[in-house]
Amino acid sequence: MEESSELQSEENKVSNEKNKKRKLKTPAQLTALEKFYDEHKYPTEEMKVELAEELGLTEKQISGWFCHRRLKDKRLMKDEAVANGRQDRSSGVIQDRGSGLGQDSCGSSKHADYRYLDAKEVESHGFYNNEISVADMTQRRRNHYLENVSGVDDTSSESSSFLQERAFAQGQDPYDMDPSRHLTPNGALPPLNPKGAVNLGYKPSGYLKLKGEIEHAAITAVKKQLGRHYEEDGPLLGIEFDPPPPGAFECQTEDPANEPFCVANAPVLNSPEISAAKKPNLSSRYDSHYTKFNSQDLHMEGADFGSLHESDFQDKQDKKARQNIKQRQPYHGYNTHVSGRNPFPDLYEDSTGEASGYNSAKNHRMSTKHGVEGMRSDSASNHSDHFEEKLAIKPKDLMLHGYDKINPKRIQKSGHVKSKPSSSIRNSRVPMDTEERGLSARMAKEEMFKLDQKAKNTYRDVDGRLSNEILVAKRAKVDMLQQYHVKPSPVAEMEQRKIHRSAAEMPSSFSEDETAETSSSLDY
DNA sequence: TTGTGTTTTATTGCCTCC
DNA sequence: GGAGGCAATAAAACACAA
Repeated sequence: MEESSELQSEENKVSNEKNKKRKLKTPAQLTALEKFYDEHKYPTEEMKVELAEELGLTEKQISGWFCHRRLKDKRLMKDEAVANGRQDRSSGVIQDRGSGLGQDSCGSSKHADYRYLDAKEVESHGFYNNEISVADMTQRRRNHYLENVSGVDDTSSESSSFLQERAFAQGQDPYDMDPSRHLTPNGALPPLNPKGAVNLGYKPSGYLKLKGEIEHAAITAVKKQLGRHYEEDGPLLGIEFDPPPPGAFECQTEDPANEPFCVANAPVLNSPEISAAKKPNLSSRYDSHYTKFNSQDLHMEGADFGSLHESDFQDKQDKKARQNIKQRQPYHGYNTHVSGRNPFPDLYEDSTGEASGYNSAKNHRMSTKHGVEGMRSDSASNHSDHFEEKLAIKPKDLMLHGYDKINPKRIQKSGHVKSKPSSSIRNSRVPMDTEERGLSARMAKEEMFKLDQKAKNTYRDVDGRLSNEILVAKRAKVDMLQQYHVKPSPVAEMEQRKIHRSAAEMPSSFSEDETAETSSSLDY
């Protein structure tokens, strides 16, 4: 009705829109992009094409978006690093600046870039289990910084990403993460990241080759931070593990075959819940919009996606949503944290927690601009508590809860340690420290390629039920979408996925590793 | 409502790697 | 030389305060 006429008029506008110099990505697109970005900082061309098709964008746009996204991260990280460096450098926790490779000592921006980007790669791949988006990391970094500002010790309150972050925060300028000083070329040891195996869609080239190195750089930095507290073969940080949540290693999906979103969209699916949990920081302008959509406008989403290509309707929706955002802006608090840790509809759709799930751009700003007041160190526990409250409501999401309710202070114990990184890191560290120079970059690449192929073949199925189901599910999804003339939208998928996923995929944070572990074990 | 600052998008040029 | 990436830049879109 309204929609159809609107859509028609939009088609007219579409052509006009095309003439516009720039067109904002729709929330759906941004969501998908961010999600994808969480998984793949450097998507392959195929990924880009696929993503472009799904989002109704051009590959060029995708590439450009990723490029700018990386720049954005970089910029943010740089700012944070500078700020933190200023803050903490005086503390002298780590003074590893002797090489003179500081950002001002090297005219080559590329060097700094490598260090920098690699640091990010560390986030997404090196510490995969805690795969925390840069956006989220940025957020957390802010919080972290704010915590530092507030003078509260953030001891062990961060995940591994945080550890790295911490390295930066406590005086180690990310730009000083010079691999040559910390590590070995062998860092490229591929399968470090089982998920990386899945994510290996990208071919490490150029600075990506240094990824592994930087991973180790980060590890080294963390080690330095931890000092004697670091135990190579024991639980990280000498902290006891939390018992895994019930069914943590079980597929929560009763019928995996009917769980299209377990497999339908690997790139997105690849995103661990934690990475998914970064949503709040994604496209800050739309955060709340997403929430609203998720909770109320799902049907509109469908229409939205139907006209995903060059749709003004979306723009209208966006504007509406933005207006809604404005109207709802007054709400803020720990939402950044909460929704940041769980972007799923479980929260959004929680009638009691719409506000919780709601995370507006303004909130984001609040957390950044006024974070000192609003995001004190206790916010960590607060947000997790808050989170637990919500989580407790839904037993089905035990997995999610079991994982996400992790108190930031526990992240090391459960989230990080429990999962693969610990072993992976350790494993990786073995060659790093002992045979670190034994594996050539080429070998690493080959290994990565193998894993990539493997991952592509298996398409990240959790317990061995592989591509058939995946394909079937994907086909079914596509068919259904076609049936309704709705273009497959990553976000639409997300919506559904969220529904199924809270229980089924949360374990994927574990199972991802498991999966990858399985595949990697199969590989080797 | 308007001015200002910020963010996002698009473009271009350069660099590195294959 | 082509591909992919980053940096710089411009401009549109947006947020926010006065």
